[in-house]
Amino acid sequence: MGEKSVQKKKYILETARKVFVDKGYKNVTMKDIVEACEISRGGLYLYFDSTEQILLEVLQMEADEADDVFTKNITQEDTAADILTLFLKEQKKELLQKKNSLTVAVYEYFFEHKSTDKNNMLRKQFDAGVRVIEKLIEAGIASGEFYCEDPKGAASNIMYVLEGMKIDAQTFGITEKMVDEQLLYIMQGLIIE
Amino acid sequence: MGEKSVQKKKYILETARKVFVDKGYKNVTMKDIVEACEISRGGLYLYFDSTEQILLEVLQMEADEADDVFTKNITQEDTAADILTLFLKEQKKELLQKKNSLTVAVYEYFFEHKSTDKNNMLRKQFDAGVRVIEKLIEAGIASGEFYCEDPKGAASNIMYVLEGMKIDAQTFGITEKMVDEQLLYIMQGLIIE
Amino acid sequence: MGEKSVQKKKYILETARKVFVDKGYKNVTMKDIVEACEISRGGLYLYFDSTEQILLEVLQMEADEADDVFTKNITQEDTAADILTLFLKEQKKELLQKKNSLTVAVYEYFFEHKSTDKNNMLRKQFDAGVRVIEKLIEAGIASGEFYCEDPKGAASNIMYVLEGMKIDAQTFGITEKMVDEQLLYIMQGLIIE
Amino acid sequence: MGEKSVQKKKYILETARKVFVDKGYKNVTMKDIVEACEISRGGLYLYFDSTEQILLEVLQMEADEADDVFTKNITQEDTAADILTLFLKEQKKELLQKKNSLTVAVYEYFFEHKSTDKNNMLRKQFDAGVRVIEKLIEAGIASGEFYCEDPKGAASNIMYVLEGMKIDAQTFGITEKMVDEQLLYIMQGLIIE
DNA sequence: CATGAATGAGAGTTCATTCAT
DNA sequence: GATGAATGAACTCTCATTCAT
Repeated sequence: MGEKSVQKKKYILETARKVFVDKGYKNVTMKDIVEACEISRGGLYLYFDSTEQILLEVLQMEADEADDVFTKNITQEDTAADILTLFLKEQKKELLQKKNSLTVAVYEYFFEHKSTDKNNMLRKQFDAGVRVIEKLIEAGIASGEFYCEDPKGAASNIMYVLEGMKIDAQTFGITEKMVDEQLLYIMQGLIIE
Repeated sequence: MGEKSVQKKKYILETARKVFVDKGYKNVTMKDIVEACEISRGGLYLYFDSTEQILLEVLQMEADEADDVFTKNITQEDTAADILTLFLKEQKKELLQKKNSLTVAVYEYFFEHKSTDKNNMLRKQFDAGVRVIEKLIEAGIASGEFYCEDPKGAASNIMYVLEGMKIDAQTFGITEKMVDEQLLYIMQGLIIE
Repeated sequence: MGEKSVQKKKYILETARKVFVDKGYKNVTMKDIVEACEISRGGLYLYFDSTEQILLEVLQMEADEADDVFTKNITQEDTAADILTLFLKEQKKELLQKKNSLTVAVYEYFFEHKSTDKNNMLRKQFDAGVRVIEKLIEAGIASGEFYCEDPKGAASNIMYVLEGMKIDAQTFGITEKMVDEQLLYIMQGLIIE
Repeated sequence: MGEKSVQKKKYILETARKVFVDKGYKNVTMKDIVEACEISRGGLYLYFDSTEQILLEVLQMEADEADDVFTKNITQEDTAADILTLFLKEQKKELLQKKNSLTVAVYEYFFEHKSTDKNNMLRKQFDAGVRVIEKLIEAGIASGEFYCEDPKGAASNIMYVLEGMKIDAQTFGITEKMVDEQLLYIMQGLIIE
């Protein structure tokens, strides 16, 4: 596949991403993507065989870019509480953004492709999230910022809450106030007054 | 619509429920329900116009029956901690059951019919859950069983966690151990040792 | 068939008539008539087998009643010109009435059941109309009111014009002015100034 | 849409025309046209969305071709009476042809889409016909061929008669003799003996 | 590589007609 | 007689997928 093809594939993925953001996963047809990309029907099939494959590659692209952001954040030299706060703020931003989220598409896809496999993307993200938060809490305990008897339980709690708020945001909406209150509740459970 | 029709309608709803449990919402066609019910194509349309209507009536049926169960449980004369534990055990059972859950169908439906309206079923259930738990925590504080500075925050936390575990259960699976650990974490945050 | 059944049959025909007036022939289903009559599906089939049969009986009923009207008019003791004028006025009234006409239903039916048979209802009506007008013209000539070299041609002309105006009224509308002008044109061709 | 597609669209319209000639408008389904064209179900939808659209485009095609014929006839250098006779002969031919007429389809369509709008196709054709005939009559008067006190009335009369004969031809048949007699009646009303 | 016409499977929906009650 | 639930045929319309150019 030449350089030109790589560009076109990337173009399709970026355009398809918008379609998935708009319509979720199950509602998206190959026709939708063809039309959004303004390419020919046959043309799309040169690069992808199904909406499933397209979504998976969109998510892969997403993951690659997320790593970049992650790397940037990790270069910060803040305290554990600062980093955790920053992390939660980032999550809050994602939760509340209405117009750029693949959340629905991802859930719809994984409802159909549920797997308890270690490689399940959502599981990997969840586990990674727990590990990161756990480390932060442990660092916070070490530095005297936090008090916590069960760092892993607390980390899991935070991840479950975020997951819960994410789904609520997509099904009946969630206000900034609700998010703030819950994040405050979580931080107050950790911070030594 | 005579008595006979009422029976048949109920039969269709119960059969359709199984279909929604198996296939979620978006994957279910009128044809699927016709075949599951072993009735004629036209016959189904005598009772329902769309899979949407069928799902909504299934959920209504569900809600009516749930109210019954709820009423039964409320007659218990246990302490607040007992009742909360019972409630969480009930939730755990639901979370872990693999074969009888409308969860996926419900989420798929509400992804498409998201509304921040007070009447949104999921929102009502969430708010009701928070209220119940909050009352229990306050009762527990009053009786000296619990310690909690922010009962509403704690109640919301529990509901978000349950929601989070519910979606995780449907996308990458969740083990009994994980649920137990998290419920233990939650109870330990409340109970006065 | 008892007296009661006769009444019910008449009720169905009268109700069905309204349906045909509203929707023509091809658009009317047995269901439409059942609903308009507020009887059961099976009930309708006790009396009629098809919309075709119903329309035909409606037309028969119509014809019987029309004869009554015709008889009344024929008792007039006017001059030929008066009677012809009266006849044309009657036709004009029918042409312009928008809300009570079976015209469309009748044409739609006869498009599908065209027959050059002497018994074809439309043909009988046309021929009868020509004969009546021809007699009137001849009477007018005899009495010195009219001048006409070809009474049959003139009579046919009038009937074709009425037919033409009838169809135009149902397809692109026709104004009272247009009808009056044409009827005036016709009468002036006959009357001796 | 490429050249090839234009050809195919034309092919579909020509084939559909035959179907409308055979079955009228209301009896024609997309399936009928698909089968007549020997193309796939989906294939037809690439070009047309409904039988209505197809009929309208058939009529448009018809109108375009009719204009061509009209242009040819107008180059004649005959007298007014000759041209009028020619015109009526043309109408007669159309009236009597049994196997190639869209008349029924057109009426059926306009029964359902009656509009008194200036753009109503039938109205435009009627008005155009009246105007043409009126001009011919006036020309005939000027040249001393015709005598007529109300050229517009006479022109309308001719158009109504033609319309009337057209509908009669489709509902109970009309013989060549009947047409000839009526056309003769009309011409004799105009020509100076 | 790219196009877009073409196919055909399959879902939705309506209604004439029957039949047990 | 009368009811209305039930059936199944027929139609509409949409897409995934292929293939000649």
